[in-house]
Amino acid sequence: MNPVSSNSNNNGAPSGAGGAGNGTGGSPTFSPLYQQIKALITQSLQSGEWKPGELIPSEVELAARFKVSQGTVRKAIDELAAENLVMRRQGKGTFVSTHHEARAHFRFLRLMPDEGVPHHPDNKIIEVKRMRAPAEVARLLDMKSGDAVVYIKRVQSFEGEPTILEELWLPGLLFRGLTAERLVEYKGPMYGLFESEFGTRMIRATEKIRAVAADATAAGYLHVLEGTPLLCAERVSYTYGDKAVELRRGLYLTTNHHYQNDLS
Amino acid sequence: MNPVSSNSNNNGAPSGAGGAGNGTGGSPTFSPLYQQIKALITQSLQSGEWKPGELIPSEVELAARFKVSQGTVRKAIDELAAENLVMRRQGKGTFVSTHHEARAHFRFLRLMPDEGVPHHPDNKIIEVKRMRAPAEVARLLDMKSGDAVVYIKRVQSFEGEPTILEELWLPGLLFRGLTAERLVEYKGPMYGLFESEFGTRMIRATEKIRAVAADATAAGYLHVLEGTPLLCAERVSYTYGDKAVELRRGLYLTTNHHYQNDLS
DNA sequence: GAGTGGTCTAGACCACCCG
DNA sequence: GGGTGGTCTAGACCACTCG
Repeated sequence: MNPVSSNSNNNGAPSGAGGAGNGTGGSPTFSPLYQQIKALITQSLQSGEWKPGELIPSEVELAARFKVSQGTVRKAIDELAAENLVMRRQGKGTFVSTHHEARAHFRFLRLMPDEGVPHHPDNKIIEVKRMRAPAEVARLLDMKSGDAVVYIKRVQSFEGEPTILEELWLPGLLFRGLTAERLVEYKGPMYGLFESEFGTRMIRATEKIRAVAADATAAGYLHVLEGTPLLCAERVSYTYGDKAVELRRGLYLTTNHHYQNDLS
Repeated sequence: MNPVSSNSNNNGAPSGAGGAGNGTGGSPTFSPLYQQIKALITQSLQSGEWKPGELIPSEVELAARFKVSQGTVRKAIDELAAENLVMRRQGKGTFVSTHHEARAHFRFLRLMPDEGVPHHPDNKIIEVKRMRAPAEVARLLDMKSGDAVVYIKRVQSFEGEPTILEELWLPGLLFRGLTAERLVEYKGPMYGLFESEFGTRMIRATEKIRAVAADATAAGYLHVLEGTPLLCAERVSYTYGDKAVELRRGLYLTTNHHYQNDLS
């Protein structure tokens, strides 16, 4: 149970966290206790011991389980909360984050209306199919070229105006039962579906954004002239363990919307 | 000296931070001790008691000055470090952040080359003038329409290729001695100049990004055809106290570069 | 009132940096 | 060796939530 195999003297007088392979010349395999606790909690999240939306054990319980002080558990959970893996609620407990909360819906959707309050987009699925991963898709998803992927194409509209044309590629192994039907009938954010139905939770993502001209196809879907400038956002999303599990290429019409970003 | 006027019993036995105007019906004027300490430290940063790049007093010193425990000062500084106002260096101390560090140069410049490592852009000042703030500029900078502003127009190039066409508006009162000459002769990031020469340090910013078509002027500066899609980033930057002190509109050529963003 | 997270303290030891 | 931030602990009290 003790998280530090080399520190068995962890009772009574504190032993601190030092002394793990820090001799002269050894590689720096040292990490603070709270980081080890954080890793253990993350494992429980990943393994599904505590599912999205559920309450995790209290800080005192976890402290007892891991045989460390509450303060150490606290610091571990602090970081997990900062990374949006869990949510703390005073008086109630700590909950596993989920994409099924109003709060989370706009965390990955940065396209905001120039005026007025953000609305949820309407979804129209254009195409869903299974295919072999092209070289570049495979590279970005850390797969082998030719591996099975699910391909999705859809258009999202705000207030009836088609605004986003999106293509997605997902690893075929992780999304076996994914069909157009399930996508169509599902209400709510797609990441919520992925989380509930396929056990894959998106944690973070990186985006590369460019300006491009609408080709004939895009122009058709978005009801604009060919050549209209569009934002092109290429996103790679990651789940636990920094594993890439989604590639997405979105074309955004920014006539009445903008991509909102905060630099801090 | 005691940060909490209503808690004078703060010695010997801890008094906690409760009890400040939390009666039934009173407005919630309560804030934790460490937040008050954080505010006090921020004031010292803003007032210039400790200047960018300088070492601030040690945690024990600050704890003594504010008559709180080191742990409380620590938590205050933790947040300041998370907000990039301050940088901790183990064994050395805590330093006021500055835009004159390699590390900070790309915090606000998110345009990255598609391949290869980021380079520092070459600067070419096109125009510097003083003018009266147009209505929209005034609104975004929280000034009155017609107030004095400094206007700057410049082009930035990577590897000789003009890539960014930028316009800036700065409050005239804060940037009195700002001339084209000083901008031209200054080497390094513009925010470094603003910080050193004008005592205005940019802390955070918000950006709204769109895709637009290059007009004749932009096309000329960026050596592209009129109508070429460009990224348009409208930035408002803030200094201490969430005061808006810069409006910037950049047009980015994204042929060989992209705007990099991390969603987390 | 019991349980949860949130704050505050005091003291110990560690890793790092410098003279 | 002495100073700095970084970690860990133990114990107290507070604010919040719910039955």
